[in-house]
Amino acid sequence: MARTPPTKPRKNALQARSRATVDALVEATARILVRDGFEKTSTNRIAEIAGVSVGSLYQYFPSKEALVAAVIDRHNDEIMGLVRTTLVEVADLPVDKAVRKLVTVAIEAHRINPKLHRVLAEQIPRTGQLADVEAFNREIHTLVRAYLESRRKEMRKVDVDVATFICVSTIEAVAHNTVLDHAEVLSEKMVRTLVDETTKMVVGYLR
Amino acid sequence: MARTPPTKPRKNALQARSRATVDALVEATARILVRDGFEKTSTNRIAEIAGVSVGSLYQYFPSKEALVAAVIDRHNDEIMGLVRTTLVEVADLPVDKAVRKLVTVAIEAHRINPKLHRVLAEQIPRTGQLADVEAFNREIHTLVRAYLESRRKEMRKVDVDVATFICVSTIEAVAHNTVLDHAEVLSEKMVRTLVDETTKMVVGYLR
DNA sequence: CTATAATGCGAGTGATCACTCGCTTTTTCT
DNA sequence: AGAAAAAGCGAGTGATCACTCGCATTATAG
Repeated sequence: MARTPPTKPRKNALQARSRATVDALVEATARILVRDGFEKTSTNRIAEIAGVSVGSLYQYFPSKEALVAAVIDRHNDEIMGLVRTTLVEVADLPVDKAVRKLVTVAIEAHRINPKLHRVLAEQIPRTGQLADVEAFNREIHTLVRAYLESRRKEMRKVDVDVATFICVSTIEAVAHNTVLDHAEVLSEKMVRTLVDETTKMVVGYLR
Repeated sequence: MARTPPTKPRKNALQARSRATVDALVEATARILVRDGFEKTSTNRIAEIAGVSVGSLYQYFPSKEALVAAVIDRHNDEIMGLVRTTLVEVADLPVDKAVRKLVTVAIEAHRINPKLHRVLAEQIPRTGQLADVEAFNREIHTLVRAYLESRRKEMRKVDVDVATFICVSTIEAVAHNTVLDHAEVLSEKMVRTLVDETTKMVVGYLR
């Protein structure tokens, strides 16, 4: 039945002490993922770095996957925080201003923790439970779609779903490749150029 | 020293018999990757499916990674075949026709073996040697860049490198998401719409 | 202060799996 | 034909690692 490892906490951390343990474990997992990569990340090592025993680890996380999932969730939450905020700010702006802000925030989001982002994107086999990424994507699509819908009159006649798909894919890809390919040598000037160009393309497309 | 597993064949297959063995191993690897995913792909299993002993496997492939790398290479070669051909065909076409063909071929390329493509993209930890993907990307960029360079007069004033980066990222992302998100339920009509729209966006951007 | 619950411990276990090695069979060479 | 090289075999090995279990320590309740 349960083909993929469970992801939910076995037990809820109630006391302050145990909450600290849980935090330390998630933090340690993120650190090891960045430092050593997914392959070299073992539960014993995580516990060690967190300054906690393996036994305690398994009090709160039923599997290694659960730990990684927690790291992913934490990272996604940070990103979604940014994105949601921006989409609210953007609601009353015309398409050109809005798109520019969205492109900017996409790049910012990827720059929150580029190393972690890279490991999560490249080294973690997305299998079973770990595909919370879908929910994440769906939310972004929904939010962007709602904005585009509300700004229909400024735009040429387009299928909103198709436009959402293309815009989100494009902006995400440019941001992703910008931050990951060009690694850390990313001048502010370069970023501005890419934001300008991408904005130009997307806005040109929408109207 | 050698931190990542070697990828080169330990021995070259000379006789017809051994060439068949090598082929069977690569083919079996691909099949198991698709059927069971990366995690459940073990060398013993690969040998079994290939109808070959583990010992023989290690005659030709020094590591499990080498086998997976061979599968990736084979798949990339198929894609690059398509892409190179298309870029030759396209050399004498105006930007709008050219972009349309490129978008089309990008989607076709992803549809060669979508299931394998998905596994390679989502489940294989890209670590060390397996980053032949970079060479692959570089070639595509070079080819596209050359085309754009040659068609400069039809285009507005753009930095060719930036334009290449944005165009390739965009087209790749749309193709990737189209084939992988919308899985197998991909009507020809939908594909045409997406090709139309993406082409419109990119062409609009270039001139 | 005592009882009970919550948290923490870490040596040990069982399973998996990449890979080796000594040997046999098949092909090629002369 | 015989010798040598190439290909093939698969039981076994050693290492890794996720996870358990019985017990110790610390916190809360009564």
